[in-house]
Amino acid sequence: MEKYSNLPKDNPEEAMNLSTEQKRNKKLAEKLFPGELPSIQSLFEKYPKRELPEDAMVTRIAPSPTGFMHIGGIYMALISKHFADQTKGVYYLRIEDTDKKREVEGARKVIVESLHRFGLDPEEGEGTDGIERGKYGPYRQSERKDIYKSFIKYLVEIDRAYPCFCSEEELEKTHKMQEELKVRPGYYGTWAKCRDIDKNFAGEMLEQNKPFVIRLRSTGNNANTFIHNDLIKGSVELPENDLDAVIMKSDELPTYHLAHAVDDHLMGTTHVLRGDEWLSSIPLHYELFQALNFKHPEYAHIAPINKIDESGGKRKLSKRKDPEANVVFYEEHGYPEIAVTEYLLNIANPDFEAWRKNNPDKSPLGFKLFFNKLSTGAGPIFDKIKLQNIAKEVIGKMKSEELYQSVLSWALKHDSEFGKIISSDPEYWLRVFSIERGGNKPRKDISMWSEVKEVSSFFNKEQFTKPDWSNFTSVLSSSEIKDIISQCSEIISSVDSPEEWMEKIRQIAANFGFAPNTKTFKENRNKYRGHIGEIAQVIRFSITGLTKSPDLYQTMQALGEQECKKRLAL
RNA sequence: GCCGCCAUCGUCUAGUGGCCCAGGACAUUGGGUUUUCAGCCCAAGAAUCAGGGGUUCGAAUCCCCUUGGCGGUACCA
Repeated sequence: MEKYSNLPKDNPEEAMNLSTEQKRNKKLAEKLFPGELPSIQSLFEKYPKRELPEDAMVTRIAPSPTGFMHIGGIYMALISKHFADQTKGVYYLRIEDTDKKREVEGARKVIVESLHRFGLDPEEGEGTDGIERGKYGPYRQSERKDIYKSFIKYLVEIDRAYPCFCSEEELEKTHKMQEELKVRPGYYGTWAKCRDIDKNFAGEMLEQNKPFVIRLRSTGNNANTFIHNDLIKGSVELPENDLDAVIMKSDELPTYHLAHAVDDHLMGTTHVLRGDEWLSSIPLHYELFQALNFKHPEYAHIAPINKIDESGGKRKLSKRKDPEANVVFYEEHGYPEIAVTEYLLNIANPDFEAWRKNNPDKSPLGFKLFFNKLSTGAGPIFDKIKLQNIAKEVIGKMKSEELYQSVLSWALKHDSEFGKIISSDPEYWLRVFSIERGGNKPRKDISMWSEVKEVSSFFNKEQFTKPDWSNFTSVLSSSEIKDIISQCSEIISSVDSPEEWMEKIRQIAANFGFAPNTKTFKENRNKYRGHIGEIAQVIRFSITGLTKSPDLYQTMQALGEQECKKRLAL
């Protein structure tokens, strides 16, 4: 595939055949990169073509270690993993740490652990143990410096790249001038000052240790357009690149563009899934791949997740302003990862919901994603309500043991007091969590672990205090309420069956002129003061201090006769 | 400024020239349900398909213009 016939050979005889221009380029390249570098041929040998089925996709997630894992990164990783898995390909992790200014200590750990939490562990690249797997490494760009240099050197040798000595100030000046002249800004054509500087002069500059960057020598024409076929956006007409983009910074690290071309080629990426802010870099990337003699991968430009901002406008979920942009948010609130995953899948391919309905017990990993169903639009607005609905569904389906374990491990980390309480008597709390659970119509009132304490703390016998009856509204007078409670206390027993228990409550209701069920009440509204619900509510409030609780009978059973009577006597 | 992407109920969207005076889900409202809330079941409201021009017998769907939103235009990714 790659032909490097124009690659300067070590053979001195052939070197003799080099034109003076070629010799000058080679000399400059040597000056630019004096040390030993791996040869391009050796790199191709080191990173051979992957042996995979023909339509297998090799995808990757390539975050920058900035100390923050964006939910959009998880979204991208999720989609990338799905496509690789469903085609028996490879999904890997590459750390893009070429910007030393933005790099944050410990950030790799954040990335790796976030991915792990969402079940998105890469097949290749750094794992949670800090060890790299895979044959195409290193998977950290800062450790691939020499690889990039080899290719950059090659580009200089064939005169597709050149050193640029322009200072920041000079660049700014040109930019201003271009603005004034109302011409397209950028380093191109005649604006590219260093493009045609004398190679010998460049050599002298290097000898004087002048700082420099390496730029691509673009051969494109901005007036020409070409069609890029995007897996998501479809066919897009774009102008050819004519910018002499920086491919190596003055710190000798490559820019994203060069690293993308080199890494994704060498690592055998077949499909690049990335944010759609990259779409306008396509012309540059195409040119880079072409200059390097690489076949470019397929591209899928994915719209970001948005949010409505204060002024009512739409903006990308912001790292600084929006807590929900950070994956830590979901962990702290205790949204189950699986719920977040399902929500994300749902915005990726909206027919996920129908699939979930038809496959209620399958792992979301079994859902097949399609590029043409990914939104071509401007990107969805993050919908917390929808996430919560999905979470309620997910938690509703959990078995009590799973729920208990999940709540416990969350609480131990984020609410140690509550964690201590539920871990002190696992048997009891497991019973509490099994109320209205497991049947085909489970209770669905929890959307995150942080809500559990509020709805279940009354089960904590030690801390239960007399409910505040001023918060309780009823047609019943306070003396009647007292009577109901004492009657209840007299007749209930822990050996009651649900039917017996119900019958007793009905008896109390009858004593106070309440109908035994809603239907009877509705048929004879003037005969009754209300229906049994009113009585049940009094007992519920007395027992739980809440107007909302799981099934009262089961609750009382879990609490036990003694505890119930104690509370009724308060 | 220039270049590109996008525009359907509050939200996510279905829709690729007739099946659409626009369908589903979430949310909302109302009703039902041998105990409340929740859940579940049923029902309702909710989009002049951004606006304007074409093309066509026929357009949410194709074309053009306008407007609006988003992105890019870095030695950041």
